[in-house]
Amino acid sequence: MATRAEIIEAAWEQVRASGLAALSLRDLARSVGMQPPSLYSYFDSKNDIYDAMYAQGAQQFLDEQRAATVATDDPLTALKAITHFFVEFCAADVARYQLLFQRTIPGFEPSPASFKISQDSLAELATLLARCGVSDPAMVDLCTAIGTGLADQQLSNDPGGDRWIRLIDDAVEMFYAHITSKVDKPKRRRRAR
Amino acid sequence: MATRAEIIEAAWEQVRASGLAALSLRDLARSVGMQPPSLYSYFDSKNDIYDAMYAQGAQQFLDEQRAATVATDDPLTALKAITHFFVEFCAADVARYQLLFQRTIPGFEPSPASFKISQDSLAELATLLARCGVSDPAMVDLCTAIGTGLADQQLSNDPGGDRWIRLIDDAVEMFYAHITSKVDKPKRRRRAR
DNA sequence: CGCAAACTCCTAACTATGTTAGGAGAACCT
DNA sequence: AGGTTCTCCTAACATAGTTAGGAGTTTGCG
Repeated sequence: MATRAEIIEAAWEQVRASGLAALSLRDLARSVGMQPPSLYSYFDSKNDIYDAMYAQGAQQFLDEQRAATVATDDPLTALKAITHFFVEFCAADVARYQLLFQRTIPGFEPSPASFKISQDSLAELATLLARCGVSDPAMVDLCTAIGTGLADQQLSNDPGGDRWIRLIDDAVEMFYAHITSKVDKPKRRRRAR
Repeated sequence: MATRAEIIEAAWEQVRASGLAALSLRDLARSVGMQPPSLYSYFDSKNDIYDAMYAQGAQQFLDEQRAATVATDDPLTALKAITHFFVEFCAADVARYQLLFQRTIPGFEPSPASFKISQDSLAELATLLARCGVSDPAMVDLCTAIGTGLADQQLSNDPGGDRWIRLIDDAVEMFYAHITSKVDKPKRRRRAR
């Protein structure tokens, strides 16, 4: 009766309710009407379940990132759209955020296949940013830092609220003003001694 | 032979080596020359050990934050000092960062006494920021988001390196330009419909 | 069809975990 | 000196992930 997809869906529910690290194979098995060892017909180990969840989350990220891309010539509008997508994607599911973006499960790291999905997302993000005039790698890093910072604070200190989400537009305007001013007056930093 | 302090120190070593969530009472006991149940003479539970570590980490944060405060009239210099302290404090110890700033251990949350230390730190931080001209709560939130974003990216994607640490000055200048420009031309946002 | 391989699910059991029970011996305090 | 408390032990328990091994069903192919 239970398929891989059903098990993963049940795992998401459990993880959203009790926390990512609190996933229990016994509870998971019962919730799909199985005995615990029967899960091993579908997955090699608990970490293999995490890996399947990781792959699914990364794919959602990739799909939704593409869907969130707006067709506009205004870099600021595009940047805001990207940042909104990112922060709200993270805020929508703490457990998914922890799984994808934090390394919190002791023995777990994504398989190469799953990790590749994440890397593809990152590559597309870099392309999007470049199209907005953000091509300096340092500015890409700064931009991702702003995004993760907003997401992290939102999840840590106001889960379910919008205390940091409502700062997104302001933050992006700040960042955009910064990179455009840099183009005008470059080489402000002094040479190393 | 072993005291509370020795046990906590050994716990930090184990946690730094194997990850925060991988702390094992058996390994911990052996590393201080005890049998596992003997730890219960010093701590009520594993989470009680985490709590003691949390308190110690929060105290370190408070102390080092005070030490990092520079006596200067220049808000930008002061802001840079604060941000440098914060990001480098986080980057210095992943496990400590996870314990203090992320909620990753399933059943753990800090005791009121331990949490108070964190709140005191935050209150002092707010005072410091206010002295730099950052008094709007939204701008305080934006500032902390930038700090945690830099720290989070540094730890997640370049642990031990300086890929985001070296962006700190630039990020603070960006933020400072943002808040000063807001003072000059306020009320840029249009009224809600 | 017939038969073997593969799949799905089970019970029983192994190892490791945090934790409790209960007791022996040392240290401390009137 | 005598009782209390502290420190540490062994034995044991519940729960976790996992493995072994075997039923019953499904599937693939001659």
